[in-house]
This record gives sequence, structure tokens and C-alpha cells, in this order.
Amino acid sequence: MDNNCTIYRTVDFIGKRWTLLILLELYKGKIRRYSEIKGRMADITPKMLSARLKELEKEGLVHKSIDSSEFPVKCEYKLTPKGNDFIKIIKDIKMWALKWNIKNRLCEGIDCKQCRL
Amino acid sequence: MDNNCTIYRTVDFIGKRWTLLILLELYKGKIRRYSEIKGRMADITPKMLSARLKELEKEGLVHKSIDSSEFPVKCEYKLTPKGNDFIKIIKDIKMWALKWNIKNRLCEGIDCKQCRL
DNA sequence: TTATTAGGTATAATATAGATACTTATTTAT
DNA sequence: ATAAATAAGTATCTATATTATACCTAATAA
Repeated sequence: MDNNCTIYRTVDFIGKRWTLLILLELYKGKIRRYSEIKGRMADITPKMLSARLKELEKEGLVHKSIDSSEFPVKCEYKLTPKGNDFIKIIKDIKMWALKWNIKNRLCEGIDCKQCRL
Repeated sequence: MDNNCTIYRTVDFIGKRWTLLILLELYKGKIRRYSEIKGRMADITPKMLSARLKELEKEGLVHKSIDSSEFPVKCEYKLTPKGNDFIKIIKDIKMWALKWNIKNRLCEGIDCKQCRL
């Protein structure tokens, strides 16, 4: 898939495991620290979280800032405007899923306790 | 990620490699045969195409019909209403990508030769 | 001096995807 | 009658990506 087509490149990137869920987590919290994201995403490993955050930063959806005034050093991650603009797509995915997967119990309403969109 | 949350389940499914691109291919052709999809997606392996089509069928986005009146038996794949309804999300992903990845040459316009959305 | 803490990295095991050869069943050509 | 061709895959092996888990680092507090 070494294709220059926008849709190919984009799908390849956002299709990676955890990527959309991390964006969602940042959206919910506005600003999150590494350990905070980790704590809220039960099953993600530190390696994956680290790798995905780096990719998201590289692709311009996430901004990382380091506060080294205190100890231990704290890092804050937040969505860039580009990343924020992507949230509408995740919301649409949820709306689509709710429309067509009527049997799902935990997400019958728009506001699921877990994904809170 | 054995989570019952709609967004988790959906993201897990549609986030798999090739899934969105296969949906796109079916959308472009309305109806496609296995070999036709294979021919148009240069890099997909028969194993992956087969596996993804089965998943898409199981999830209700794709319908498969077999024409055994001729030989060799021909299979036709097409989007269900549920699958068709998902195309708008892929379109939005492309719009998002075009908006924020302005340097992409092959997709400067909305109608890329390759992804034709 | 040792423990604690945020934010990770390192290493090994497992799961998923890729490359490529092969299968099956039936019609057509030899 | 036999061999080639064809659609739609499957089987097997290799490579890559993800997971599990232990460990690292630097600075402050106890």
C-alpha cells in the first residue's frame, strides 16, 4: 500500500489499532497525560500507546508538551485543530453503528458511559 | 478489546487493514466479482481479500451471491444498505484528508483517479 | 540511602498479514 | 479421452505487528 492516494494513505494511518480510540480519549479529556490515557484504556500496552502517540504527533493530530518545571516531568497530550476536526468522523462512525447495530445494549443512547461521544 | 461498547466494537472491525478500501471498491463498482476486486486492488493477497469479505458479510455490510448457472461459478459481492450507508463516512475521511493534507499531489481534487469518491 | 513517580524503553512471545503455490470443479480445445 | 483454462478461493510458510511483562531514568521526599 505504498500509494500516494490520499484515501489510501489516510486509511492506512487511521486504520491502525488503537488510533481512533486514543483520539477519542484525548477528545473526552481535552488534555491528557500519558499515564492518564494509559489508565483509561485498560488493555493498551505502554509500547503501543507510546508508538501511536508518536504517529499521531507526526501526522499532526496530536500535540505534546512537556512540563519539566516539576518532578517527575509531566507530558501533556492534546488534539490539534486537525485532530479535533477528525472527531466528527468518529462521531459519525458511532451514529452509523447505533443506527445499524440495534441490539447493542451498552450503547443504546447517544451518550455511552464508555465512549461518551 | 473485548468490550461491548458500540464504538469500541465498530472501530475494532472497520479499523482492520483493507476493510475500508474493499468497501470503497464495492461502492465504485456497485457489484464486483472476487477476481475483479482482486484485480483492482494491486497489493491485496487472496487470503486477506477472502478473510475481509467474509467479515464484511458477517457484519452485514456486504452481500455475496453465487451464480452457478455458468462455469466457472461466479460470485458477486455488493454493498448492503448498511454498507452503502457507511460510504459517507469514507467520503468524510477523504474530505478531512484533503482539507488537512494539502501537499498531496495525486488527490488535489475531490475526484482522484484512484479513489474516485 | 532508599523509595517513589511519570513517562516511557527492551525483550520475548503471540497473533496477524503477506508471498506464493496449490486445489476444485467444469467447460472448451486437441 | 486428455489436457488446458478459468473463478474462486485454500494451504503453507515467512515476515511484520501487537501483546505481556520487566526494566530504566532522573529528581525529589522520607
